Amino acid sequence: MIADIDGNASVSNATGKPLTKRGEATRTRLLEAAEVVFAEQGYHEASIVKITERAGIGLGTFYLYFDSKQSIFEALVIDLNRRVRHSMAEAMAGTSDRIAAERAGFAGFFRFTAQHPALYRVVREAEFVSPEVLKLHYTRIVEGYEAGLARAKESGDIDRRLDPEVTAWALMGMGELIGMRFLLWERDENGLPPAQLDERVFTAMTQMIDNALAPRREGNHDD
Amino acid sequence: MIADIDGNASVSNATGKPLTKRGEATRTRLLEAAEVVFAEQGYHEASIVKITERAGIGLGTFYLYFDSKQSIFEALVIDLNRRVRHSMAEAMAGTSDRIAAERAGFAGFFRFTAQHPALYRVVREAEFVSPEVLKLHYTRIVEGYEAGLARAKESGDIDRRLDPEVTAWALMGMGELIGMRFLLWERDENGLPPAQLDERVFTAMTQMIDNALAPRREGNHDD
Amino acid sequence: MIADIDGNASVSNATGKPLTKRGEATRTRLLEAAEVVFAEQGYHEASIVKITERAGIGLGTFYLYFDSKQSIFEALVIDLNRRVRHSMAEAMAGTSDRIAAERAGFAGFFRFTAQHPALYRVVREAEFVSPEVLKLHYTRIVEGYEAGLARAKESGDIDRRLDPEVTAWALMGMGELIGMRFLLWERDENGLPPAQLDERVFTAMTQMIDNALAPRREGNHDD
Amino acid sequence: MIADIDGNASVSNATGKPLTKRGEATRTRLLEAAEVVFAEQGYHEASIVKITERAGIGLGTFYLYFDSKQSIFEALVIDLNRRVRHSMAEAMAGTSDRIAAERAGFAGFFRFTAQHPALYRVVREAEFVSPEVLKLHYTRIVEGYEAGLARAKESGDIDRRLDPEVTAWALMGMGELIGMRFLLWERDENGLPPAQLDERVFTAMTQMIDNALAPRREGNHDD
DNA sequence: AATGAATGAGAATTCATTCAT
DNA sequence: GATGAATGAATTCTCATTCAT
Repeated sequence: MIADIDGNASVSNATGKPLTKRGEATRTRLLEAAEVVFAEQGYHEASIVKITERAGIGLGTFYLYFDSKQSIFEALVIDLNRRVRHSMAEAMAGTSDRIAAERAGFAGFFRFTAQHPALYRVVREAEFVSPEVLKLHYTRIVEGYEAGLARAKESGDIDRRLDPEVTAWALMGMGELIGMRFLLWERDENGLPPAQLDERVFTAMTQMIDNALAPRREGNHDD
Repeated sequence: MIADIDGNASVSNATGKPLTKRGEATRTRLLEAAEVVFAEQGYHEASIVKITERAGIGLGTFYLYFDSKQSIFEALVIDLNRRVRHSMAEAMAGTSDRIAAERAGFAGFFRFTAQHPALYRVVREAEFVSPEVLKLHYTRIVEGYEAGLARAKESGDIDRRLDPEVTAWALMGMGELIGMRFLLWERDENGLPPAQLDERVFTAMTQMIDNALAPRREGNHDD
Repeated sequence: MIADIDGNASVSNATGKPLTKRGEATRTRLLEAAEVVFAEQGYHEASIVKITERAGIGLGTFYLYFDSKQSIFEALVIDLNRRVRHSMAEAMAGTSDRIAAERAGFAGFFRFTAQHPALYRVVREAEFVSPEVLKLHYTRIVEGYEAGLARAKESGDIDRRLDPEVTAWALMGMGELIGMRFLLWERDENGLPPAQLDERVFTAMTQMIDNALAPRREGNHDD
Repeated sequence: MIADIDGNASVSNATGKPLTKRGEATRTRLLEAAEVVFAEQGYHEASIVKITERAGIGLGTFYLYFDSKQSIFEALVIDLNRRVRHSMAEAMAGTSDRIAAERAGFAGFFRFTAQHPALYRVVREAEFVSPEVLKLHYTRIVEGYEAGLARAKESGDIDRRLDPEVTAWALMGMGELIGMRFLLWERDENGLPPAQLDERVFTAMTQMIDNALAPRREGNHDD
C-alpha cells in the first residue's frame, strides 16, 4: 500500500493510528536513517537493523511505524519525489517563456541530483523494488511538464506539432540519462562526484532541447 | 572481471579453461535459463537453484561455468547488449541520411524491447547489480551513435552546433524512458504488453528528434 | 580474536554487547551443547545445526552469540583449559614437597582426562582448528609448572641442573601421550574407557619423573 | 582399510590389482603431490582436485589408485612413519650404550621434524582423521624404543625399576611436545622455522632423560 | 589407463519479522 | 511506546565421488 503522495505521510503509524508528538519524532528519525542507509548501500544491502541502529532506536520499534522494509523504502521515494519536484519548481519560478522554464527545470533537477547522487540512485532502484512507486514518481514529474508544454503549445511558445505527453517523457529520459552519465558516473581526480553538471554538457543539452521545442517557421523542411 | 563484450564470451568456464563441446552446450543452457529466470523474477528473486532447475542441470554444475550469480548476470547483460545492438544495426542498415538512420535505430531498439520487455528490464537492473557492466552496455551503444552523429555533423546532415557525445546520451535517454513508459508499463485490456510501440508515440518522438537534429538555416533565432 | 582466557568469557555476545540474563542462559546452553557435539563428533563432523538442535535453540540464534563454528570452538577450549587447570590445582593443593606436588598435578590431569576423554581430544584438535588457542592452552598450563620447578630448584627440592622451561614442556608431553595411550585408547571388555589411569602405569610414570627431578648427590656420574 | 605398514604399499591400485610400471609412476606422483598439499593446507583444506592438479593428472585418475581422500592420507602417514623411523634408526646406529642411543634417537626425530615441520603436523592430524593409523604410527615407534629399554634394563644400563612400556610412551610424549613447542612454534626474526632444535633445549632435555633413565646406586633415597 | 563433466548432499550464514517482556 | 532475543526459511557455495567417453 502506497501512502498518499502529497499528504502528510507522517501522521500515522503502521496500523494507521495517528501519532503522538514523540511517535512522530521517532518516525522521522527512522526515515532519516533509511535515507542514509539506502543511499549508501542500496535496497538489498540495507537492512532493518542497520536502519534502526543508525536511528538509535530498538529493532522492534521499526514495526510500530512501518509494515516492512519495502514500505519504508516507498515512503522514502515519495519523500524524495517531493524534494526533487520542489527543487525543480523553485528553479522554474519566475521564468518567463517556456524554453527558459525548461532550462530552469533541468537545472533544478541536476542540482538535486548533484547534491544527492546516491539518493537519486535510490529513486531509480524503485523500478525493481516497487514499480508502482516509481510510476508515481515519474508520473508526478511528467504531469507538470506536460501541462506546461500543452500551454506553451497553445500560446505558440513551442512547436505546434509536438505531442506534450510524449515530449515530456522524452525530456525526462534525457535528463535522467544525462544525469546518470555526467553526474553519477563522473568522478574528479579525487574520486569525488562533481558538485554540479559540467557547463559544457548543460549547454549542449540545452541547445538540443531548444532545437527540439522551438516553434518552426512556416515552410520548414520537415513534413 | 567482465568478459570482453564482443569476443566469444562462451569459450571458457569459471576457471578460464576452454570448453569442450559438451561444456559449451551446458553453458548455453545455463545462460538461456538465466535469461528466463532473471527476466521473470528480477535479480534478487532469482536464485541459482531456480536457474539450474530450469536448465535441467545439477546445482553444482553451475559453478563449473560461472563464479556466482552476479557473474552469470553479467554474462547475460553482455549477451543482451549484443542482441540489442544487432537489432539496431539491422534496422539502420541501408538507410540513406542521418535522420532516417536515427529513426531506424530507435525502431530497432523498440522492436527488441517490445519483443523482450522483461529482458530489457534486466539490463536496467544492472545499474544496481553490476554498475560496471551497465556502463559497458550504454557506452557501447552510445559509441556507435556518437560516431554517426559526428559524421553527420561534418556532412551537414545535422545541426552543426550539436555536441555529438551529449546528444548521443540524450537520445539514448529518450529511447529508454519512452520505452519504459510506453512499452514496459503499457498493457492492453488482457494485461498483455504491446507487440510494438504505439504508432502515435513513435511519430511524436520522431518529430521531436527531427527538430532536435535538423540542420538550421542561417539566421535562426537561436543564440 | 581470542577471548581473555580467564576473564568472564560469558558476558558478551557476538557483537560485543553485554548479555541480559536470558541471553546468558542461552549462551550457556550453546556452549554445553557444543561440548557434547564436538566431543562426540570432532570439529569437522560437528555442525552448527547439530549444536543448536542439541541446545534446543533456533539455528539463527547461534549467530547472536558466536561468530562462527570456530569461535564457539575456541570458547569451548578456553573453558576446558580452565577446568583442566582447576582439576590440577585442586589436586596439588596441600602437597608439601615438589615431587609430591608433581605427582598430584599429574593425578589431577589424568582425573580430568579420564572423566572427559572425548573432551580432552577436543583440546588436542585445536592444533588444527585454532593453533593460537592451543598455544594459549599449553602455555597457561606450563606457566604454572615452570614457576613451581624454578622455586623447587632454588630450594634444592629438585636437581639444580634442570632447566625449568624445557622440563615443564617435557613433563606436559609425557602426561599428554601417557593420557592418550592409556586413557583415550584403552577400552575394557565392554568397550568402555577406564575410569582412571591404571595404577601400574601411574606408578611407573611417577618413578620415572622422580628419577628425572630428584636432586643429585655430589659426585654423581653425570657430566 | 589400512595398507600394510611396511610392505611395499605401492604395488597395487585401489582395487588391488598389481600396477604396471606406468601406473606405479602415477601413484608415486599422487603421493608426492598429497604430501605437499596435506602439509601446506592440512587435511580438511586439502582437496582431491588440488592434489591431482599438483600431480598433473586428471581428477578421475585419482580413484584408480586410491579409494578415497582418507585412504591416500593414510598411505602418506604410513610413508612418513617409515621415514621418521629411518631418520631415528640412522641416528642411533653405532651408538654404544643405551643413554647415548636415546640421545641419538631423539636427535634423529628432531632432525626429521625440523626438516619437514608441516609434514610432521600431518602425522599429528591423523589423530582426528584416522585414529587407527595414528596408533600404528606411535606403536611402531614405541615398539623399537620399548625393546631397547627392556634390553638395557636387563644389562643394567638403565634403572631397573623402570617400566619399559610406560617409559617408552613417556619419552615419545616428551619428544613430541618439545618438538611442537621448540620446532613447530618457533620462528626466527624472518618468520622461518629453525633448521634444528636449539642446542640449549636439546641439552636440557637430554639432562632430564639421563636423570630419568640412569641406573641408581644402592642406597638412593628413592623407595 | 586416463579423463573431466556432472552431481547433490550438506555446510555456513543472513535477515525480515514476531512477540513476550 | 519501546525493546531485542528468537526464529527458520532461504541462499550461496564446496567437494568427494561417479561414470560415460
